[in-house]
Amino acid sequence: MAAGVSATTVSHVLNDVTYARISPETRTKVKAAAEQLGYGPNRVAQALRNRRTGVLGLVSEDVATTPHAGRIILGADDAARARGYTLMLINTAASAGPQSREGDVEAVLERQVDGILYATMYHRVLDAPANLGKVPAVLVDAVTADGRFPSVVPDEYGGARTAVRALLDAGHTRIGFINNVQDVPSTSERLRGFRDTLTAAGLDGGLAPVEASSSDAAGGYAAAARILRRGHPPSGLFCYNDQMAMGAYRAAAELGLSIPGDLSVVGFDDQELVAGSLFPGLTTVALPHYGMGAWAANHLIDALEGAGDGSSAGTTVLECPLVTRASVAAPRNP
Amino acid sequence: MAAGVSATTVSHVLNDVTYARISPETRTKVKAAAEQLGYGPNRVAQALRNRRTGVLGLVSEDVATTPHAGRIILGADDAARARGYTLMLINTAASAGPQSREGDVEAVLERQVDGILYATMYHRVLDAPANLGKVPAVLVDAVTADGRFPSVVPDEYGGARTAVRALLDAGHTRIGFINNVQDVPSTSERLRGFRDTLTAAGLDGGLAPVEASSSDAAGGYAAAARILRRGHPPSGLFCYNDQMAMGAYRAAAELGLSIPGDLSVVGFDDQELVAGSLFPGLTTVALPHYGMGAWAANHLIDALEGAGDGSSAGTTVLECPLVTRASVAAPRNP
DNA sequence: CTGAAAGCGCTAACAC
DNA sequence: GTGTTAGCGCTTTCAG
Repeated sequence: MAAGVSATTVSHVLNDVTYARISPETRTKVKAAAEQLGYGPNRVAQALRNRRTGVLGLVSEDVATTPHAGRIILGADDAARARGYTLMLINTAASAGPQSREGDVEAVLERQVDGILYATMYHRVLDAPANLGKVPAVLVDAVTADGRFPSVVPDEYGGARTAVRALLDAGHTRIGFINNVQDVPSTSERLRGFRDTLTAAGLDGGLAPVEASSSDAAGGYAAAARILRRGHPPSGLFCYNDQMAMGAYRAAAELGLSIPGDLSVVGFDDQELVAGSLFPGLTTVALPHYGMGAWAANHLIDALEGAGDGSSAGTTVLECPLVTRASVAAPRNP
Repeated sequence: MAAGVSATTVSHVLNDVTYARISPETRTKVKAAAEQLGYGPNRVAQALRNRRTGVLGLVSEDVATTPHAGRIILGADDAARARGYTLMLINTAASAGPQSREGDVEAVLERQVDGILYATMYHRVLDAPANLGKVPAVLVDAVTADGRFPSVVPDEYGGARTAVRALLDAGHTRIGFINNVQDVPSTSERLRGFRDTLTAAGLDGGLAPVEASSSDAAGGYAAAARILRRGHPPSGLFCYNDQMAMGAYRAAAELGLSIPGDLSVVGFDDQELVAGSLFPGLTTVALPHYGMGAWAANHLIDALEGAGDGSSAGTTVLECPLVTRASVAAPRNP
């Protein structure tokens, strides 16, 4: 064009089309001209022609309510960008009816996204919008009852095992668990991990003290107070999440128990702002939000580019690593 | 088409084109057919034709590192969606060079976004990427030194006044401030608000105790300990942020001071997970992240649709409201 | 080795 | 009232 060549040629060199035989001189000339003019391809026109936009819709339930959202988004964005894709974001409300969530999916569908990442902000079983299947989709931090979509979730069971093992390894034999009361996968899986790990260590997991309450600081305080007031209280405490651990810290303080001297505590979630700010720093199990976001984007792109092999469905489980801070020590009287 | 009419007619009825005169019967017939076929317009093709995509690029520095990100995104998404726009999200790293941040802006520019929201995750002065001016842009939680872009930031000064007034209104006359050490707008503005409010109340703002430290729990602990160990210590404490307030809680506990009985505390940021989990709940000043996101999206769309009146530049300041919990009470000995 | 022509799905102007 | 034509910027045959 400006550089004395045709649009075709420009397209050929800029896209490194294999079957095109272009002279090296023309090649460099075109590249130079593009550089000068600050030319960049119009991805919208490309999309119309190629019937692929290179955009992934990220439909996220309640983006704002948890700090986890950011890490999922970041993981998905990094992975998508590394492969030339961009994210289009739509927030949807878990509380809103299926109607409205379907409308939210429709909004990205209209924009011709190549695929959809549907993310929830805590691990749960999801009633997927009906139109979610119109393009390839993957679920992040959720599964559907029918297993219709590939999905990625944290290894709640393994995470609980890791937490309990940290306590066991420090020498604790009396270990309690303060659990959430909500009926979500993490509640039952973490409990199961807790009991199994104790049992595997030769302790009686079935009899270990467990108290459940709401999964916030107040609930953690109440549950911890109950557990610590029992006769022969535990010297190690595994908490459903960091918020509850925060409540447990307060209960321990009120009972004159120092952490980790008199009581070792392990949390779950690794909410930086909480776990890192408590004193002493809370040893906790991290949720793999970044990893789930990245896995989901990569998996979706694989499906998109892999000629739709369909090998996709099923649930992938990502490890929850231990983040060691300062709330675990050997028990005073083992 | 399928309903026995032409594409033009379909376009006309589906877009409610004013100058088109279509018979009511045709209208309903078309709408019915569209419904049946599950027809939705292809926004990509529309975009190519109209040279407007209806997409706003949200370039966000460090999406993941703070929970504030979610609220900005949510505010922007709500506002954008209410006006028929969608967000395209790109994460960019404040730490990365200008090179890379320019590349991130380029990525959304290629996608032909109609405008850009450039958001930072804490209030700061920004060195904007050179290509940000290629489409209308607005800054969220940031300003540039040259004031080239319209921007929206929190009213740090007013927020500090609100915090101090809460303490004053409860009857405190000895009020201290623990501040951040970083050189960012919030550090100086909150200090200014603190001193001015005391002075306006007839106290000597210039002499009121101030200690600065890193803006985390450890820093808050250290600064609060210094301030509370002085002779004639304050009965009310304003903290730069909720993290520092968390540290102050610990310092108070160690000195045997109860909150709010012996010491009233006000924070800043309203990090739900921290302020709501502390005991007693922390009274704090909320940052208007949702509002900034929404304002920015609306302002950008106004500029886009308002035939580019250019009345835009300048900085808009949003109020920081007080969130009352339980950490403020009347002083014991006024 | 390079260019001309056709068409992705849509809409604005202009016929009919 | 409704249909025809042209063209948004690109890529892909297919001729030169």
